[in-house]
Amino acid sequence: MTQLSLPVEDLVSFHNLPEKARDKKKKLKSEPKPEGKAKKKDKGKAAVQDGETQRQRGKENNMPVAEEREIKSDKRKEKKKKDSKKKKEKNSSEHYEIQQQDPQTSSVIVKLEPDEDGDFAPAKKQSKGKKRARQGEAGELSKSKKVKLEEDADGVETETKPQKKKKIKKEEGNKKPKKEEGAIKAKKKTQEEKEAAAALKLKKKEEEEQMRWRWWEEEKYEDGIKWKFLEHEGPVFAPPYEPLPDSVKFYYDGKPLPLSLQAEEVASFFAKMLDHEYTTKEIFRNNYFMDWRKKIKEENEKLLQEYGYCSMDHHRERIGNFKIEPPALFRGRGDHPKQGMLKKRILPEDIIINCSKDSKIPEPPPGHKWKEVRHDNTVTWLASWTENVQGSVKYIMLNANSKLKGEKDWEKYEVARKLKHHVVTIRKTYRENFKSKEMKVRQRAVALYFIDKLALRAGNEKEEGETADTVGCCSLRVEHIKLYPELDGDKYVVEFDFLGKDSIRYYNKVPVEKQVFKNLQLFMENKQEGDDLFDRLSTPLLNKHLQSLMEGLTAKVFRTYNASITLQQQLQELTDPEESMPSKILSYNRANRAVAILCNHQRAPPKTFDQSMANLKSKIDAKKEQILLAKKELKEAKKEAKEKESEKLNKVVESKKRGVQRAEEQLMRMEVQATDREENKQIALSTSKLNYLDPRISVAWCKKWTVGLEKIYNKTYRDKFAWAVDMTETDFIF
DNA sequence: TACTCAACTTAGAAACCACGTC
DNA sequence: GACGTGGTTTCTAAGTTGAGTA
Repeated sequence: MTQLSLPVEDLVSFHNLPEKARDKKKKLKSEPKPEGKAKKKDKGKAAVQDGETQRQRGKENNMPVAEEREIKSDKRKEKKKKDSKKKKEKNSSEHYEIQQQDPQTSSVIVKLEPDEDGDFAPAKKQSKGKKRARQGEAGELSKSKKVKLEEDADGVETETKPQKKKKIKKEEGNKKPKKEEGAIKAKKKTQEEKEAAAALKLKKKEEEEQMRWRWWEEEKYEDGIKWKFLEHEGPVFAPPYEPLPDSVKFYYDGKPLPLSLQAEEVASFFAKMLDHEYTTKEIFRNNYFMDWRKKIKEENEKLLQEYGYCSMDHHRERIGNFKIEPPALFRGRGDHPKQGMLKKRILPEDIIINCSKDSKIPEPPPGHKWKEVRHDNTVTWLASWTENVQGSVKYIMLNANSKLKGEKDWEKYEVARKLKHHVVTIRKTYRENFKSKEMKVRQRAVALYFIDKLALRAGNEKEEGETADTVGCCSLRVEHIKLYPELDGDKYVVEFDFLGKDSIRYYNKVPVEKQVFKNLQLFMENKQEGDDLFDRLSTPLLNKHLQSLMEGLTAKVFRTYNASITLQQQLQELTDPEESMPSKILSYNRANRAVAILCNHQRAPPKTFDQSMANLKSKIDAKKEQILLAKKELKEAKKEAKEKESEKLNKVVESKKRGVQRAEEQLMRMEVQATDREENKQIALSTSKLNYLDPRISVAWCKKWTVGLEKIYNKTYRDKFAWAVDMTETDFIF
């Protein structure tokens, strides 16, 4: 039930591909893949390929496997004919399976019919095979017609040998003598019946004649009047959808997929039309899928309503990730040594459920059981499992707007605010420690200096060969820094160049204090490129020290503190009370950007960046031209109004003035947008906004300058920071 | 002190979707 | 109505931290 959206979307995206791309995709699909290694999406594609190959084979042989099978199983066919009644009820005894197929030529929903044992085997040739079988049935109908046709159609219709045989047999049968007496009686009875029927027909005709509204003998109503009295019972509606029995399942990619009644009904519409030419047309198929996806959306909404919430202390709380990660290929970032490994399918037997003892324990899917049900109220997760690639535990937890997450978030910012009162002493202490006799202390001091000044991450040690080679402060190696006693006019410059979290490059040239520079030289003495810069330091050691300086202080608190304090300072510096609203928002974004740069939050430039920038610039040019023209027209209008002293012309002048003003405002907005976009090209603002900036700073700023909160926080952010929105006034200081 | 592991936060990419413009 | 664009949401990888253990 959780795999609904992905494959279907893939289907749609496949449909939307240009022809060449589709062909390419198909070609790729045709390459054999080891079973189970294909990602879920790929599996869907594999299914398509399967269908296609089989269809091709059918074309080549002029006889699909299914057809072959049907010819071989004449007995079954005959039985089927006899069971025409059962056939009518076939709607309730079929399975449907969606397969990706050539959108040009074949159907999408494929019928699965029971085999002799009543089991539902995937129909290998499915649409095509089935289609032919049906054509066969229809063919028999037309055969009988053909016989009749031949009798009065001048031999245009021809008969096959077996048909002729049948006909002859029938005629021979008619020639056989009957009992005369019986024949006369029957004849007499038929004659009487015929007369009675004729009389009835005549009576009915007379009645109809009498009832006929001889409107042509009446006067015409005046124009526009269609009638003077109208009464009826209203229309008849289509009967409500009768759901398929529970035993009948909808299959996607070979797996049963539960559908809502609505979605099931819509799927059945397509299934009913499989034999029709419509289903071979791309427009028809695309439109169908677009509308069907709407039903999928409803289905997702239903899933969300059912599984997306939990009850925590009798409050309905949204769950962040209620869907188990589907099997796929592991996408480790950067040069991850395990990228491409198979992430296995997670079953209920892998899942530990956590809930309270007195709650209703969730039911595992039929035929399965949970790995464990636990009642641990000291943790926040609702379910967990161990993934197979890295052996780490994964959790289902609450959404960011929940009490549990909000409370922790608030605490985090309070700890960071507390650091404000200690930071002067801490800085003084680590500066003193630059000269400590203990190497360990000196290293700790320099590392802390970097963490504080550059907002570097702590940098845990990592197991070699298990993850990508990335580092943080404590795990920096000699090869990651270069020392310049003087560079571009600055003294004591350190050049950092390393891969940080997510393999994002950190590159920075920073002038540092003389003592730091000297210490770095010392730390690097007699070391190789690959040696640890801080060989006497680890993150637990550093954090232990920080705990002694302030309760709750860890390395990452410095990042939060420096990010938030930077935002506050930048907002103070950049906000001009006189400037327009777009300019104020630009100032906010610039302050946010300063933090993102500090934290090295980068993003890949959007693929369409250059094009969209060029579009915006051409719009700006067009607007400038428009303003020039409007100004010229205004000047002329002014001149004319002055010469003729006309009130009407004065109004024209006013309207033109407003036009110029409006265009200038539009231009300003566009230019601000262009600047903002250019400056944001490779910077991700969202990470710091979501994780490092005390929301109370932003809320207070918005209130102070009457900027709508929605201008800087979208719904997700407003939801997450509801606590801050509610409690913050304009005078808040971080 | 070193190590491991559970629990949680932080992170960027991709998918999705709404909206404005033509 | 089609299309492009950019904001929003989802997904899940990759960090940090602290507790337990030897």
